[in-house]
Amino acid sequence: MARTLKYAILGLLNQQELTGYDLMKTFESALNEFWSAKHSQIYPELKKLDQEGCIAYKVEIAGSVLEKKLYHITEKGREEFLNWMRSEAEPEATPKEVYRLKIFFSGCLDTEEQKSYLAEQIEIHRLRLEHLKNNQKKFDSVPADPSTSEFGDYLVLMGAVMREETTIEWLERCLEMVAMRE
Amino acid sequence: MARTLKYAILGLLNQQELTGYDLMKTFESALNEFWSAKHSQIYPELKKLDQEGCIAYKVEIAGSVLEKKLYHITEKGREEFLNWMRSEAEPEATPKEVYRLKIFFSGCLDTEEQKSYLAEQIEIHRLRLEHLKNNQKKFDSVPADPSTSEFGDYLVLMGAVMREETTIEWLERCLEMVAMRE
DNA sequence: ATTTGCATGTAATCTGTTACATGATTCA
DNA sequence: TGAATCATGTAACAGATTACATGCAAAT
Repeated sequence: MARTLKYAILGLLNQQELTGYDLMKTFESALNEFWSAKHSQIYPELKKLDQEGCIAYKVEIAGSVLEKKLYHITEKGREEFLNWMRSEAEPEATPKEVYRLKIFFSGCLDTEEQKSYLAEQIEIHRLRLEHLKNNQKKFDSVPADPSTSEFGDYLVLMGAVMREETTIEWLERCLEMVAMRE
Repeated sequence: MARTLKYAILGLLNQQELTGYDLMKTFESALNEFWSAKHSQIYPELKKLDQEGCIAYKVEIAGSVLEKKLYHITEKGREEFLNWMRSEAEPEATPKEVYRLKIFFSGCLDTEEQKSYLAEQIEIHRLRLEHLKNNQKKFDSVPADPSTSEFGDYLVLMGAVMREETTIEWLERCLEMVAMRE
């Protein structure tokens, strides 16, 4: 079906009205672990969705002059979003990750270089994991109601933590295996 | 540094000489779990790498007429490839996965719909895992020498298996949590 | 003979990033 | 008053997919 950014924006506007800037911030924080978009992609998409009649906006004044566009979803937009949500689950191409590619080729480096690259990657993913676990702290309990947006937040954060933990475990095993035969 | 396809191709040609078609097949099989490219991207890139002096080719005749270009890496290409391999590990943007986005938004669906979407995803990832484990069978033992390409093969396949196992575990936990409160 | 796979390319389109560009508001 | 953040946009380029286009070779 594609047009994923469209549905990501519709999904967020389905929860509450937001400005382009708010959307950008959301992509930088909450969704960052599985989707992202820069403001240079968001603003044109908002324009397009407005033209398609999927969203609309009202202008608000911040301070005395600054105009901001507060977008909300329309009936048409909600319909298209739900239609997308209900479309069948499909296998996706496995995401591209440069560090796995480098590990794939790492045989051409000497053992010391292999080890130091793996160690650097472990450090990177440890930091990411720490950051994710910090985010998890804001949930003092597991959200009870699956129909709230906090519930979705919680699920994907849990998924991201599990993913990082496994990545680290994998990298550590790689390191062990390389070190074993030096 | 970017230009990842360039280095992916150089890395493969560093192991052995290949045609564009061979590269395409490799991207469909071995590398598929962490990198991919269509032939329409590969052929122009080969042309470019040839012009840059990173690779060169000789024409071979298959059958009586069919010409194929057998590419090999040049000294310049090898140098640039190793330079890339040795460049510092950097944090990457987390890869985009549509199914995580849908799960993030799943609160707007009713419990039955949430459950069936999760069940479909579990099935997809179970199939993928099975396929990966089948691939693993070709290694009757763990490759001993970290300087061979089989060793890299083995490592990334192990990583892909671990990733799928964790994904399934996550999806199952999501399903449980949704089912618990219905 | 027909189908599948081998083999190579281009064109159009879509998606995404980096850079360019501007200006107001808020907080220290 | 200066820096950080809020706020919105466009242009140029890079990366990737889908569709268009062709033809040989091998196996059934």
